[in-house]
Formats: sequence, structure tokens, C-alpha cells
Amino acid sequence: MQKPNQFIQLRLQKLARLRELGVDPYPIESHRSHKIGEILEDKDEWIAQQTQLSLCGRLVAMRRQGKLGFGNLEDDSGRVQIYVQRDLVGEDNYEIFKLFDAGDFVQIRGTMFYTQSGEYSIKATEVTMLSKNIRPLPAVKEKMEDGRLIRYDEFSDIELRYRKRYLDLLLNPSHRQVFLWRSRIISGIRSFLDARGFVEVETPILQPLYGGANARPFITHHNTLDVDLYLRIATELYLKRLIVGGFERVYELGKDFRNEGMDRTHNPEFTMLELYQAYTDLRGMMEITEALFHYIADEVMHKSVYRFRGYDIDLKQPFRVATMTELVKEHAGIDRSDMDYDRALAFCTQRELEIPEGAGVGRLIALLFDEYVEEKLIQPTFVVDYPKEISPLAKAMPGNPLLADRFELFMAGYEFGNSFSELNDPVDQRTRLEAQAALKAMGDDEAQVVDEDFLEALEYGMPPMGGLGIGMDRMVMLFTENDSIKEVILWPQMRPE
RNA sequence: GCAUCUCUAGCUCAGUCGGCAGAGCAACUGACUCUUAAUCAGUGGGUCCGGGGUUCGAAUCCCCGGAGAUGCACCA
Repeated sequence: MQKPNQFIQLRLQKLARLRELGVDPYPIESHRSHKIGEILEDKDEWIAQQTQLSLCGRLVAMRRQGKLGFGNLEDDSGRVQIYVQRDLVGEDNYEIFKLFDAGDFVQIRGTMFYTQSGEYSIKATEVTMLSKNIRPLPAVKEKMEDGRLIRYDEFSDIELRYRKRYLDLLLNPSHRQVFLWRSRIISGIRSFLDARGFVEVETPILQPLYGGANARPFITHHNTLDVDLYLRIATELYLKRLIVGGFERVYELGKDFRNEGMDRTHNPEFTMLELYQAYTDLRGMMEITEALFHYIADEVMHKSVYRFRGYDIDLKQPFRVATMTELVKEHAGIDRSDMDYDRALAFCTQRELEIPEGAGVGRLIALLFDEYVEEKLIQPTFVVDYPKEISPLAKAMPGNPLLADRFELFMAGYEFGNSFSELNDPVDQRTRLEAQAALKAMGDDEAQVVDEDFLEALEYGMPPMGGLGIGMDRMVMLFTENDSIKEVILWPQMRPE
């Protein structure tokens, strides 16, 4: 009876045979003259010129038949057939070729030609092993028929795809494409912001205090300092310190970490864009948000309507702007938007919503919004007039002390962005953070903490400004039309096996 | 956290009423100097997610546990 690793045993034997033939199966040197994508352009020219080529890549299929053999060679630019004939490469080299397997990295020297059946191929004059595969790849075969790709067998087990992402990328080109788009979207964002005079910065991930959002943090420990540190839940408070320091437009694209549940829109570590711009406010942030989505749609994706969560999200139309209370009125079956505490409480109680301890009218309205409105906001909608009570870092609206100058952007029922005119009154900010600390003391483990160093920075003076945060993973989900965050994060969090 | 579903060969899956563990592809051996899901002939390959129970007999039924998916709850 063969052992479970029978495949590996057999390939190790081939490895030994290669060494017996004097071949290093893992040589240092490789020589690539052209990428496969290049030689797929102007095919007749490559044949007419009989250019001497040296192609490198992974063998993804092998069809040996006696004294000749075919294979498919793939690099990151394309795939081409190789043709290896004993009489052309010589007997010794052909012995080496016979030890090639699908999965090996190899180098093929030769010239291009068309086979008798018309397939554009490289006719080998020499084959070289570059890196021997000892664990066979899952078999995925495919063929083109009438321009359509037909796949036989698959590598589709979701758990395996996430845990062995390299196999998913290798065997499922459409999944590889998602991450190419992700990369282009992120660099598109950089181009967009750089062109507007923003400076990209990096702030600490390991922080002595966490802040800038309502969430539970991860805690870690630094040995030399012998202190516990938090993994950041937001970049906000450090970016604001930079505005105090004289930068006028900054942004950071990076990971935040929140010690909370996981589902198809939440991963414990996720990528966030935050930006801050001095001498503008919420209106400026609204403009930049809409412009950013339009820019990515037009310049990166070249498409304006996205099929997402069963909806057609149209990014071409101007984004709707609506106040939270009017939306609550519209969707929660409430007949008036001028709610005071008693009325809001009555609505919540009537609907059997759980009232958090210490909740004022603002949190109650937000509760109704979460419960009845969020999922109904399909086309891009800026929700404005947020309760100040749930916006401890935002400026109050002039003339209405209960509201903050804040918006959140919703599409397809999901939050996509969060923005406000940033609070720069150090005295007010202290009061608000102390209120958060009081909530924390009452058991709200997501309430914020008082960051004295941040407050001190504000006391030195911070200009009026707008700030914005956009979740990158969700943005990539929208633009690549994926309903699960795990499809757009290379290694989503999984339980250890 | 709760509920439902899934877990069988390297991959994708079938497995009836509880009665010998199966297929395709992959792998191996042989044949083959224009194949391309190569073909033809042959061969090997299993902790049926793990543990326990019921039974003459369990992939199958029951219990406990694990992982994943989905929904709900929590959460931005």
C-alpha cells in the first residue's frame, strides 16, 4: 500500500533521476529573452524573423507522445504551447524533457512556428529545468470552443481556496483578476489624491491608546518596553496631529484592526482610506468622495453600473443627499421627523428594539436608522444630519446642538464612507471624549477613550477641516462585483486548522 | 453566540432501504514523431473530518467535538 504522500514520493524519484543525469533541478540561473505576452503579439512576425527566443514559465499541461511532446507554458503575461521533438533537442536533452511534469518551472529555447493543426507554438531547441515541482497541482483542464472557455474539473472548494490562496490564484484566472483590479483601484486612489495635493503618510499601527472609531481593539505586548499596546482601530487621531503639525492634506491607506465578529462584510483586519483636508468641510468631503468613486469607475474600471448584491448600482448619477431623520420617517413608518427623546423612545419601544444604556435621542434615532433604513439605501446616498451623540469627533451643526456635521455614504445597503467637519475645539472635544469615557464606564466596551496627547495637540490649534474614511475592501467588492469580503482579501482570517 | 446545510481518492463529485468504497480528471507502467480535455492498453491510490454509541453489520442512524458556507444576533 502506498503512503498518502505517494505523489511526492514519485516526484522525489524524478528529482533524483534528474540529478543522476547531472541536472540541477533548482539552478540559480535562468534566462528569459521575452515574456509570453510579447510573442503572442504579431505572431507572423516572430515566425518570419525566426527570432531566437528563450521563454520561462510554469508548465501547466503536458502531452507527451513517444519521441515528441507538447506542453503549455504560462507566465504572468500569457500562455503558449511548447513543441519538443527528440530529433531537435537531442537525445540527452529529451531524456530531461521526459522528466518534466505539469507544475514545473522550465525554460524553453527555440523559435516560433505553427503546428500542423495550426497552433502557434515554440519549437524547442533546448529545454531546461528551472524548478521541479514535487507536489502535483490539482487538475484543471480547459479548452476553447467557439471562443468560450470550457473548464473541466475545478479547484472550487471555498475553504481550500482561501487557505491555499496561491492555488486559487494559479488555477482560477478570474480570481487572480480580482486582485489585479484591487491593485489598480488602490493605485487609482493614490493618483487621484496625489493629483489633488494630498501627501501619503504612515502612522503607528502599534498604539499606546486606541481611538478614532467605536470598536474593540486587539491588544499586544512589547517586550523591551514591557507595555501592552493596541493595534489601531483607525488612523484618525494621528492624521489630525499631522494637520496640527502643518500638513494641510494628508491621507493614509492601511490596515485597521477591530476585535469583532466576522461575516461577509467584516474581516478583523481590513484596509481603510482616511484623508484630512484643511480649510474645507463636509461639503468638500462630499465632493471628493463622489469624485473619487467616479474617477475609479471611469479611469480604472471603465464602467459605471455595477452588479452588486443583486442590485445594479449606478455610479454615473449624482449621489442622493438625505437627512437621517427624513430617511427614518420615509422607511420606518414614522409620520414625523421632529423627534424628541420621548417620541423616539416610544417608537423604539413600540418596535421592541433593545435600548442601550445611557442612550439619548440621537442614539435612538440612529437605532431606528440601522434597523429600518440602512438596508433600503441601494443607490449611492449621502446620509447627513447625524446625531452629535454618536459623532464624538465631529463638529456640531450650527443652530442645532443635537446634530453633527457628518455624513455616511451608503450603497446596496452597506456603509461605504464616513465623513465629517472635524471638531477642532479642544474644550468641546474633551467634553465629548469624557462623555464617551462615561459610556465606557457604564459598560459600552466600544466607546472611545480620552487621549490626552491628542487633546493637547488640539490645544495647540488645528485648522477647520474635513475628514473622510472609506473602507477599501468594500469598495473593491463593489467594483469587482463580489458579495463576500473574503473574495477581495488575499488571506481572509480563518480559524487555524 | 444561535440555527440550517456541507465535509467520501490529489481535484470535482456519486454512493439507493444500514449489506464488498465508486466515477471522471490527475498519478504510475507500456505504446505512440503534430498533440491540445491527446488517444489506446494496463496498474495503483481511501483516517468516508475526529471521537463515541446503536447494530450481526455504519460513509449511511444517534450523541459529542472540529472546520467551512449561509442566515440571524453582535458589530460599522
